[in-house]
Amino acid sequence: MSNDPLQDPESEAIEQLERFGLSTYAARTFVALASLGSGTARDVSQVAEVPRTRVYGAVEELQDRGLVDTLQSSPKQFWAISSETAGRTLKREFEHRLDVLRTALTELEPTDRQSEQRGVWTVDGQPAVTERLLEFFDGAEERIVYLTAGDSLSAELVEGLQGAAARGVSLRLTGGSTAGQERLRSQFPDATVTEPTWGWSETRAGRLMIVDGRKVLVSIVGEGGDASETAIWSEGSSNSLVAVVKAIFDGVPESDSPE
Amino acid sequence: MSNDPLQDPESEAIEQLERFGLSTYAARTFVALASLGSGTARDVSQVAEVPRTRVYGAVEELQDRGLVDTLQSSPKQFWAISSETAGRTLKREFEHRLDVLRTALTELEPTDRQSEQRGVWTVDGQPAVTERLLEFFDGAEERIVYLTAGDSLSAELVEGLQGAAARGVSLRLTGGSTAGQERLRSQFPDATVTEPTWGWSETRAGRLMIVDGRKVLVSIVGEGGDASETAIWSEGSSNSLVAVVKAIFDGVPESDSPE
DNA sequence: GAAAGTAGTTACTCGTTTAATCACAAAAGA
DNA sequence: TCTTTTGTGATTAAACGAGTAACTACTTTC
Repeated sequence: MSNDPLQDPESEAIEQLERFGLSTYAARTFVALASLGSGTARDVSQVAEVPRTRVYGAVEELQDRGLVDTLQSSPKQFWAISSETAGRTLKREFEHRLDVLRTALTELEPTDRQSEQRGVWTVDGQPAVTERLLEFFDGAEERIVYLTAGDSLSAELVEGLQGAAARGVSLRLTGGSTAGQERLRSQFPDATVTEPTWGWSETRAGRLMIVDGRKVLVSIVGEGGDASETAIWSEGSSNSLVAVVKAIFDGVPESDSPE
Repeated sequence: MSNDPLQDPESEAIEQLERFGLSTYAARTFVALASLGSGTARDVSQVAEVPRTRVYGAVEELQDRGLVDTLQSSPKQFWAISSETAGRTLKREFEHRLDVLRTALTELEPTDRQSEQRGVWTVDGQPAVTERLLEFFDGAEERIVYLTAGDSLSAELVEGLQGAAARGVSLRLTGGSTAGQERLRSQFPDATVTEPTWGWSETRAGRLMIVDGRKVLVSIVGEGGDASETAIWSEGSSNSLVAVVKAIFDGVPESDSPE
């Protein structure tokens, strides 16, 4: 419930603008101007629930960000740039900042990011899990095993797997339903596609990945309809999680499943 | 001085991360982990100047954003994702949010954004001015006049002008120096390139634009070396600014300049 | 097995920021 | 000229976040 699915455009826009670093007054003012086209401080204060005397400050903030132009007259008139232009402006600003950040981070990143991590790590959130999977796919050299109970592979995952296949990595995939398996077979002609082994398909849709017999990731999705997903992953052949998962899912020959 | 040119990567990264919405503790923690690779709460608190007891909260924040993984053990171990992955993660998040915002704004944008604005508007900041110019270039139908004292046209402006030229819009450009004019002539073979008329080249580098004899924009850059730029623009043939600027700069035949 | 230290959680204080109100000077309209 | 509206600045109140401290549980060591 923290993430309202569909609220009215106004509140939605205001919330997003605030997360982009605008004050609430500035956000509300911009939204008001966007729907008004243009208006005076008075107009804004009426439709936006911003104290009139604070509209000026809010507009200044917006002007600094390049989101509003001002007509010098009395009363002053304010004009919001179009939504497409606003999008472009914000994007440009963001990309610049991201660039700076990336540079700085790369600079201070340690030279030896030794990849042999010990222990079992936790990742939260569906995007983060996917991100980690992609990273592992990219690092794969020989073999990827990837099982999902769900049918769908997101576009990014397909891309990652195809990239690995192109490098000569062998794939073993499992789709949930028969239809899902068919799709997989057509998308990855060289891959071994098997039907789900015991148990796995009955659990709530989660994922299981083994790369080169050294890296393992297992995820489960949270109860209820929310999109929460938690994964654990590990690295190194001597690791117990790796050993167990590998024994169960990777060691079995393609022909038959364990009893 | 508010915008430090080159500070050490650490502070730079921290500052940027904060602007992306992270708390200072979370930002510092991430930077510490990024340079450490991985570490315990204690490790972080020592190199990052974050109270040890607050590291856990900071990590949770980072974990929610998908920037850090946790090893469940005692002591807990934290691991920062690589800078490339972090960049991708943030970018994805941003683009999603931008999309939501754009949708919301478009939805509440008034149907009739009547373009005949009265009066003279002000825009602040070099990026905002450029943005406005591009918007006008995009809307041009017949003729663009664009004068700069400075030599350089940014890539986006070149693109915008070429797009207009491709639509059959006639261009009249003025470069500052002879070399600049040569460059313009090669970039825009169909355009009329003249040398700066009286006075304009002596002023501080500013810009002047006239589109279809109806829209006018004039900018001046601030004193000193800072990048501040302020522009005024106006629309509509009956407008006085438009009338004056048009008379001076647009009405003159290409052959000779007014005495 | 007891003591000392470390790890992790929670509650609370303090200060800064930001929202909101108010008081006032300047300008516009009647 | 008087009244209303506009713009600016100061002032107050609330909210948020940084920093500290207290406390429990778990590890380690003797």
